[in-house]
Amino acid sequence: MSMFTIGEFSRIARVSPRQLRHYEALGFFAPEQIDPETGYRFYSALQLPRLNRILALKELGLTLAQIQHLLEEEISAEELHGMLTLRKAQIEQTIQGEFARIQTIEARLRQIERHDTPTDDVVLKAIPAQTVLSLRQVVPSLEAGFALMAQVYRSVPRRGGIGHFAVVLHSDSFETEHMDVEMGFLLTQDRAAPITLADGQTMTVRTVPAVATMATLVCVGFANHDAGYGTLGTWIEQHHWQLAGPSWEVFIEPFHPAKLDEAVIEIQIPITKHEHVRDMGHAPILS
Amino acid sequence: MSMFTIGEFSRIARVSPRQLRHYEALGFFAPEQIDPETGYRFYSALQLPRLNRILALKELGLTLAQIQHLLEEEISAEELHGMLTLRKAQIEQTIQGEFARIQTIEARLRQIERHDTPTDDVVLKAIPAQTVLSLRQVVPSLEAGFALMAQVYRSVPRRGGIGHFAVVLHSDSFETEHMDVEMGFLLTQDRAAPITLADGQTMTVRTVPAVATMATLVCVGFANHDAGYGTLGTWIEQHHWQLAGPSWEVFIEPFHPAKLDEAVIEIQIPITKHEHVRDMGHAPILS
DNA sequence: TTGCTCCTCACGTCACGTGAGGTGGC
DNA sequence: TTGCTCCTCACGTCACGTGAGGTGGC
Repeated sequence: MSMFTIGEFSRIARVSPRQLRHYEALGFFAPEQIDPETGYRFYSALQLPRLNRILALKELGLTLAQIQHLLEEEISAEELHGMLTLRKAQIEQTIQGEFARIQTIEARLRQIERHDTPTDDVVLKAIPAQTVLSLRQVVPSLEAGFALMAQVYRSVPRRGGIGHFAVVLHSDSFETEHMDVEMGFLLTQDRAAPITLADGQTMTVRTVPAVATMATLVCVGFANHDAGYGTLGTWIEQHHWQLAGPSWEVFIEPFHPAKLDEAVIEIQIPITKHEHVRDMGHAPILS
Repeated sequence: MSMFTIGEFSRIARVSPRQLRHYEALGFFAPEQIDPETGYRFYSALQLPRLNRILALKELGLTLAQIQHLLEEEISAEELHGMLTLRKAQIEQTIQGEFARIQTIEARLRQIERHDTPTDDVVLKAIPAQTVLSLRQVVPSLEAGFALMAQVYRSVPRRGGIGHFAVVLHSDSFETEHMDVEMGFLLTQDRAAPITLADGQTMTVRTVPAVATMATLVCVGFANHDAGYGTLGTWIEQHHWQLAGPSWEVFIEPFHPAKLDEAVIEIQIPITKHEHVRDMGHAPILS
């Protein structure tokens, strides 16, 4: 039985010498002999099947720790089945993510090609469930809406637990008459009581469910607010998402009715992917 | 203009405080103010658009170094287009790889479910171009093949540059009569001259082109050689690859005609994916 | 003597997560 | 006084790649 130096063996197995030393350091693939004088490692051809087994498992995307476990513990078929099923699910996740990324990139490429203004600052976020102290009403006009905002804003004492001022547009955002709006404050603590306004209307506390995906955009100045909706709408269309609920306007910079041009507003629009597998619309990936 | 501490700002932007400090350390996103006494960082709402731009670029899969470059150098549209096109190609590559991995995993899962013997040690390798000193002949029977192997083996002096003994099966591997075989030695240096055997036949030097994908398997003992082909054939079929050329047998453990049961042989079969996009055969990934 | 291969550290990768140990205002 | 938030190091992640500095046989 002839022996190979680490260089020869690495050329036969097509792995790097460093890799062989690494697996040895981790303790699951050592040379058959080590010269006590020089420290030279010697491997035999009979070690190839084990090394290949390791490489095959690595190809499945298992970590070296998992492989080590698997080699040492003589794992049961079910356990292996479980590990692989898990890995498969993980990979499917990543593939989904990569597809989404490709779509975003393609949308950006098309933008550049058409010399459109970039939509650099649209960001997807997951919003957890939150509680709000709010009032919901149908307002006849934009002016009436502003008046209500000012009234609500004045009526709530700035105490602990009161967070950002926010408006929810329950009717289509391009409606400007008879808008169904909700307005109030995000709560940072759960302990808040209803508040009755001067005209007798009552702001109540409710929990808003989490939203998995929101397309968000920050606008500086209330005047840029419409442009913000435009940008978000274009972005959503170009990336093949669909609207999935009422949009939010969160006033990051404390809302003040007299200083609307200093407002900093984050617009949040819930979106979702279509239900069916779509034509990805790009050159064949698997050719 | 109100300011936010790192905690408040991180909650608004939905990033971690550590992340904000990290971007500051890298030099492309600093707080608007730092308290010289306490070192406390203060951010303003007007910094959100820049941060969101960074997050959006990160979503495209750009590295922070690229993003920094992009933010500082006021990059041209073409350059950005180039970067994104490159990224897109990279992502398509990864997706292909992930699909292949899923197929491998699914094949293994089916094996486990059917309690088949595992094919743990089949490994895919890319083989670069190599030169061989070899003789090609149609042999009438297996016995004649062995005799030829022994003759060739004896006729070549073990000098520098002479590597492993190898056999190439040019006819279908399940033929046992009138096999078209090539045999000889892999060369580790290019300087080798033709050799004429005792019976007048000549071994010539030729260059074997590189093979992108070989399915390989190491067999111990010539007797296990047929089982090896079986395993490889099953593997290739289960993973939906196709044969793409003559298979090789490389004798890792120096070939000796009298000690065939001590032989260690790597079988290599060139394979390729089908030309068309296939039905991936698993549950819808994009749902 | 020059090359080649081998050896053992040990740092670098990438974008942060996660303590450790300490401070300042309600 | 206890909590909470902030601060600054500094190690860990994952699987090696890549020198640095030194040795031994043709």
